[in-house]
Amino acid sequence: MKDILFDFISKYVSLTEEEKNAILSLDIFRTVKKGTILLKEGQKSQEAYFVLKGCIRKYYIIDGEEKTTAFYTEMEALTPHCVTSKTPSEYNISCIEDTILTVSNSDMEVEINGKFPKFETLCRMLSEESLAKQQIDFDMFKTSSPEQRYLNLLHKRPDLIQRVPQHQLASYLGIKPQSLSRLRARILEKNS
Amino acid sequence: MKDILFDFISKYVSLTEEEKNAILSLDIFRTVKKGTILLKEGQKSQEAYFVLKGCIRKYYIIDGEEKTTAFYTEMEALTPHCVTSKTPSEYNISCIEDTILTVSNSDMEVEINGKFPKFETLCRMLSEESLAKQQIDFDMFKTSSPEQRYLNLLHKRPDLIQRVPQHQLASYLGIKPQSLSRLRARILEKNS
DNA sequence: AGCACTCGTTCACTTAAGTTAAGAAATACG
DNA sequence: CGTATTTCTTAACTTAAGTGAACGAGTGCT
Repeated sequence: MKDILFDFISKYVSLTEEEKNAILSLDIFRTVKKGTILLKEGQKSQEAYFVLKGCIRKYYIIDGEEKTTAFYTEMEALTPHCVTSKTPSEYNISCIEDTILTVSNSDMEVEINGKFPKFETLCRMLSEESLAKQQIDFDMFKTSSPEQRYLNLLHKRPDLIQRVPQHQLASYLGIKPQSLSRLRARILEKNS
Repeated sequence: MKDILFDFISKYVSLTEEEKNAILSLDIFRTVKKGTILLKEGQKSQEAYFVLKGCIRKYYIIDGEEKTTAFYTEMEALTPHCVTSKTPSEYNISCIEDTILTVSNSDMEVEINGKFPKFETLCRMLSEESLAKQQIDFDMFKTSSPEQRYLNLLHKRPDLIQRVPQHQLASYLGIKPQSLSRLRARILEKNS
């Protein structure tokens, strides 16, 4: 478990044994069951997550309907907006599978960033990297149709299509479940 | 000009005179005319931008058509994807208005981050902040219709609707210029 | 085993966006 | 100043997504 984390970190900065121990002493690993809700709308939270194994999902409830806007799988990090803004959360986070993740809170980060400047570099790099990734994703989304988005997802994250229920995928693609069904039928039609 | 920059930075970290001079010595301010192209598709670049006054726009050319995916106005920063990925740029950046901006390159950042850890903190904070903002924007985009997106933009960034040509706004909203025209007519209809 | 519930699909119908084309208005430029 | 070009709007038609409803398959629970 810790090896997965340290292997990942080693891609960005190299940690000494002392630094590794500092992280381990924080006791950040947690195992959660499928269906667990990590964060509820309206709640305040200081927790940031990093998925080691499994999948968590971010969703809003708008007019009584669940709108899923993101999935986080292996090696993906999520700092909910409410952590930085210190306001109640606008959305929910739940586990779609049994999941192993790290949970850190802002105090811990401030403390460890103070002690080891290397962590600040790590945070900056991770945050810059996800920002860049996020921007490309957003651009792709804006410039393509639902059908192209689906095909693109099929290409880029085929695992998601297997592990996630259709109606959650649909809102992730910005459409209704019925439209996703239809769209898939349309694609099959074409390729025959 | 430099005051605008330092006022902005002071919201995040407080700089000593020495640090301010270190920044000024880099000679990063630049004034560019409307229409200037800062970055072209296919080009490699190490330059990051921060808009002090004016407006720049990011756009792709897909099937011969311009697709505008972002606008950056006063106090907004843009590090093009190609800078971090070190690959040729997928998109173009041009100035919609006469613009004053700072231009920094990665070497300068590495150098100054090394000398003054405070800059690393600043970069981390700015990057975390835009990531958070970006995520909320993306969520809003996914969960709303073109009409809602337009109304939302009218509410959140009314200035953009004034300063930006309609056809650029249209692709920013993920639709065609004709649809934006129609959609606006529809809204006027309703409110009468 | 039986029941309720969720999930995915299909259908008929409505609504809105894409497409193609044309023309008016604004702007750029020699 | 007049012409070319770009920008915006409108219209008719096509295509695809939204809506509401129904159905069967699968799931969980008792």
